[in-house]
Amino acid sequence: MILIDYKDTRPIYEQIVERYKTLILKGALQSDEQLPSVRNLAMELSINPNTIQKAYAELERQGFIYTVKGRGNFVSGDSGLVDRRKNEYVEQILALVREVLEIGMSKTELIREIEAL
Amino acid sequence: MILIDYKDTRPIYEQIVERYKTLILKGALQSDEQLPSVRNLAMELSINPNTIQKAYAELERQGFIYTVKGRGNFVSGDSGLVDRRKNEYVEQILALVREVLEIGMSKTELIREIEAL
DNA sequence: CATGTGTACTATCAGTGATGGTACACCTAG
DNA sequence: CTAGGTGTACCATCACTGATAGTACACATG
Repeated sequence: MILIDYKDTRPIYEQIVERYKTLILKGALQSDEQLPSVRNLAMELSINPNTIQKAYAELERQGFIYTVKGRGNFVSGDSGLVDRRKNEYVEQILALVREVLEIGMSKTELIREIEAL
Repeated sequence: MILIDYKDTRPIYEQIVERYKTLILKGALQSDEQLPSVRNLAMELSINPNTIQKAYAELERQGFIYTVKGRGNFVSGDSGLVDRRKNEYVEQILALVREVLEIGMSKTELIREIEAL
């Protein structure tokens, strides 16, 4: 479910955050489904529990999961997540598109590339 | 010409690299035009010469400038730069597009957003 | 030669990601 | 109630990286 890429320059906790965000947004994890415990996931990935803790805290801060002390971490049921995330993506994409247009790429060529996906 | 954003999380040398890449690709700097000397730019930006040195070394490594020892750094005349850079942008954009499509955004809506730019 | 250029070092500092370890509070199953 | 699993909060330490400070040297130009 979760894999760490040590060649990735991003910190481990950030990779975990991104991975869970993706899993949740794609619907691979159901609402209120329980995540591995801090200690279990740390064992499984052979990393420190504090690193998992940091990742989970960030996921909670962003509304992707919620925490019940003494019980565990669970997938949030917030339905607005997907829409908010879509907007983030669109903003990122548009920013890149603006830059590539500025160095002379044509909008139609770019759209053709996207159509071809 | 060059501005440092201390709120930016990226390191200073990286901001300088990106800034010059953009200036060169947009044609704001002519081929063989001389860049500020390591010491001058460091003074102007109130940062350490070593940081500028690091940025210039990276720009040279990527082929955006060339160095003549004892004379200075100059804008490269490599005409393939723009095309290579375009491809980099397209790859980045397509990667993001794939992700946003996976969470349920429609391709036509996305294209509409790009058209609207 | 003097000056301005790039280059190469070394040492040091600060911030951050990650680890290791301890301790405590909470919940649930038995 | 107790034991064991859960999250949480610390603290100390280490490694890496970005940045600074300073020195020294080689090269090019006037």
